[in-house]
Amino acid sequence: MANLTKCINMMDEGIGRVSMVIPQMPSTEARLSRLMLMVGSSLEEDLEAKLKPHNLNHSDFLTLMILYSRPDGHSTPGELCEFTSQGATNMTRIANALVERGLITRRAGEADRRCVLIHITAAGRRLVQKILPPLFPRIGAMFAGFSEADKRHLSRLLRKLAHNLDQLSKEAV
Amino acid sequence: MANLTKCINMMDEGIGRVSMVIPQMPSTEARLSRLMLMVGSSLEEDLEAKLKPHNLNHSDFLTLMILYSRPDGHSTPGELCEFTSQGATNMTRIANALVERGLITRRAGEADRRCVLIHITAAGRRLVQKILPPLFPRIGAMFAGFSEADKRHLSRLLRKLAHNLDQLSKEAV
DNA sequence: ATCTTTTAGTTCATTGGTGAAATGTTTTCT
DNA sequence: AGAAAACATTTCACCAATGAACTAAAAGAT
Repeated sequence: MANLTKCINMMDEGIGRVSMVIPQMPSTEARLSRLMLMVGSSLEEDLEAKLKPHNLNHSDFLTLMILYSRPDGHSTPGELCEFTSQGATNMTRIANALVERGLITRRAGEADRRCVLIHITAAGRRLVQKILPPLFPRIGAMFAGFSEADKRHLSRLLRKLAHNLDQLSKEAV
Repeated sequence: MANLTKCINMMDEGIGRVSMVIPQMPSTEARLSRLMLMVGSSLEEDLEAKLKPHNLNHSDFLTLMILYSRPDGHSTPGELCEFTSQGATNMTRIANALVERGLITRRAGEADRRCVLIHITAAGRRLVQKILPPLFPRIGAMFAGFSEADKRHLSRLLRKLAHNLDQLSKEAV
């Protein structure tokens, strides 16, 4: 991404001009959603860049992190699909790659033999513990100048937005 | 994406547990950046779905919108790359496709003959005007329950975050 | 108890975006 | 005038993601 601020400026001007032509446009909200999109994809790009040296992409990392963060370090492909918003096909591929690297193991479920149980290995845990700490300074710096109240507000507003999005997709059935 | 709220809950619990094991983690900020990522990609997914019926993806749409929002409806590949954060290769491909569909035209620049001038056509404008209005209700609904102050805050905080990200990538040279 | 439907996961073929390198122009610098 | 830089395109190789078809197991229906 070039310069986020520059992109935002041009977006602001653009929306300003478009709303002259199309006055029904909810321009405040349009600005907000473009902001979300721009900052979100910049964050994503950023993260991907940090993960690349470890030969992981965002989906791989998320998968690993979910397993890592589980009390007993396991899950199933279906559940992982749900939380990573990946298709089943893709999850199979991701799991294959992680098994290949010895970061997870796969075995048949006991209760329900259709399910596959995916466990994070010791090596997987070690990798997570190696990747995370170098990320911290940057995560901190991203929110430089944010007061505690700012962070609370941002959290609240993002969660509210998420809630609205859920409502909308429920209605759209 | 499954259910955003459900994903957020599990993220919250996950970060809670991880921060027990790795206490140096800035967990508030980590939560915020995951929230941004999740909500951002949900918005993106959403938009892509709305664009699909018109055979456009996000990049195509952005390209078209930038041209549409310009006072004189034109730009160059280089500039479009910058604002859409696409590589030159991809922009060439996008432009090819849009030219193919008669939504833009491409011709040599006059002042600087290395540049290519990309113009939006009347058909391109018509398509934008056809796509946008149906998007409005949803954009409005996304921010249902947001007070004017909420929107101002969100805007301010996102811009601040964007500013910090710019600083970080400048330093990282 | 058997037959059907549903659920979970995998396989395979394909699409679509991405990155690197080479090319052809045009402009800028010296 | 000649060297270097900038702009765009083309080609090629590649990887991630998707869709359709398939297998196996469990749940539900008759």
